[in-house]
Amino acid sequence: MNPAQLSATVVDALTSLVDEGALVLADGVPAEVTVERPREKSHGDYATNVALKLAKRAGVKPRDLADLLAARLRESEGIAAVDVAGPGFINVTVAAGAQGKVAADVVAAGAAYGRLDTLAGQKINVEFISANPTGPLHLGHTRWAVLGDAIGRVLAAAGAEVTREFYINDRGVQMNHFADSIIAAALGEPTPADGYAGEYIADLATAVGEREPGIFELPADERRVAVRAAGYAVQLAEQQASLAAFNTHFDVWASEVALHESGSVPDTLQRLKDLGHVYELDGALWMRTTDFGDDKDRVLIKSDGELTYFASDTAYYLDKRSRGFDHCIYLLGADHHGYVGRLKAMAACVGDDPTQTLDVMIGQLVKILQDGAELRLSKRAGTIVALDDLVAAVGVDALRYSLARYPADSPLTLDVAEITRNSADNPVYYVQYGHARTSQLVANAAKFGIELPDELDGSLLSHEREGALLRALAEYPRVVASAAELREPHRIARYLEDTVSVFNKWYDTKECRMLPQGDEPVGAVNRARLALVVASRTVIANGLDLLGVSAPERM
RNA sequence: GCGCCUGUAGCUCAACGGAUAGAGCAUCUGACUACGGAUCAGAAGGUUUGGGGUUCGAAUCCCUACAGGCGCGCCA
Repeated sequence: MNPAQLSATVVDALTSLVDEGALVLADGVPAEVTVERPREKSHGDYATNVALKLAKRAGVKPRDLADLLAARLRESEGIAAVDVAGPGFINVTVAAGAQGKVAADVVAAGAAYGRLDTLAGQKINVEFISANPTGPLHLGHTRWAVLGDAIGRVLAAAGAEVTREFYINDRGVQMNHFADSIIAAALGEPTPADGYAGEYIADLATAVGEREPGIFELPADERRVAVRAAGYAVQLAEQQASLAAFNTHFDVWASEVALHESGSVPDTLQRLKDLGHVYELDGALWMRTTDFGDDKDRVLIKSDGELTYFASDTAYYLDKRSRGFDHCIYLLGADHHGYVGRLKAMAACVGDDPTQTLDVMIGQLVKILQDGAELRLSKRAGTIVALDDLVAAVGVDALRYSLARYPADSPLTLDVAEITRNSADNPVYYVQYGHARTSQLVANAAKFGIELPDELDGSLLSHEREGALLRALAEYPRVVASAAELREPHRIARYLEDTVSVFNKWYDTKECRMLPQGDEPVGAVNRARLALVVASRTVIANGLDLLGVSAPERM
């Protein structure tokens, strides 16, 4: 008996009550009801607030409805006890045999346990990071790398067809500033105004010179174009290597330049004209985003004839839509939240319903402390906390996990000294240790000749701590579903921490040893407990995978 | 000035509108003849920034005050 099954049982009970005329519900019987795992043991294995929710619609008191429903649930299979408590909560205690079945279900499903079809048929594009190729990826990108990647994994687990995409801002004047900065460094000249500083520029100059000898001796105009292309190639490759090393993978690297070369920008402008949402003023071309709630209209073509970044954005959005994405998710930092309004208005201007097709997630910025002072990022000034440096100091798993366990809209402060020096205290190791421990238990079971049971007798897992562990394991698919629906992968991390804690408590219980003690022969209990261990290991491994964190066999 | 986000234990943060607000770190006390102690058991720590409101029930929703972060270009 898992929460989903209990929900279905409650719905059946409600339906039968309505059919018999014992209950009248204004808007019919709901498709599912809320089932929780109560904190308090005395509240049973599962609790539902359905009577409180439906009392008004049924026109009866919550307690009366709860009593009516409880009586019906007591007759259901797999339920040992039903109590009504407080204002009308229904607390359910599941029969031990029905509960134990969960372990067999998880073992049978294996890596597929927690893979759902709640988002089946949805084609979703997740765009994140989308940094300029003018410098290394840094702290400011790290959070989106982790969250974007994890959101992609979670959505895919929920059944969606996911494409992870990185938009390369490789067009515009900043690319020229970039080239000029590299040239200046190569020639030993000071950084130009509006240029990029920092040691990495000198390194780039060296790399570009080695890649294309003589490039800095070209005539000035030729040289700028050549250095721009070479610096871009080197820098982009470095970003891609950094992300690959950070276990963050993209399906599509979309170039802004390529978007323009494909001619989709003029097509986009024409479409906007056809739909009547552009106009000319003061020699510029504007999109009337105020028609759809934006603060002000936005320029597409400046009076000097140059296209704006926003024009590219619009073309890019249409490009995604033309590739068949029903849903476009954008992860943006809080410093770009001013973009939300115009993106939504833009989608409306091209004829979409932004509430259906566009989902802009705004993440708060990570603040990083070192020696009690905040490190300030500035690419122009050359003060950068590089992603590679963070990974080197903290490790891929610890860095990913410590960013993945917080929701995006929570402002976050990380202390460098804390996450490096005290890394053994990081919750990631607690969870990973849970996986290592279960893995070693499985190995030990093999040495003792304990095999998984063909038919698991759930009633053998009747200890209170076994019940708690089974309930935790049974909850996993619902955690995945909510993480996908809310785009909140941190729910997976928190769930894993809780589940490993429940596992450790079980493991620590003398009466629940998996291996036979002393001269005991291997029996059905040992096999049943092995199933529980394998199920636990499966859930931990599956959950860590959704976060892009490794699940080690030993540590 | 306007807009978005945030305010929860000493610190970093959780908590589909649910029951006595939870973890980790730090502090204190226990359990090592251990299926791997990177663990477990326990203590202490809170007027969920203040004030109103909505309802069976509010950290959560609404209003308001205060505090912090970020943003308000024919920049990219």
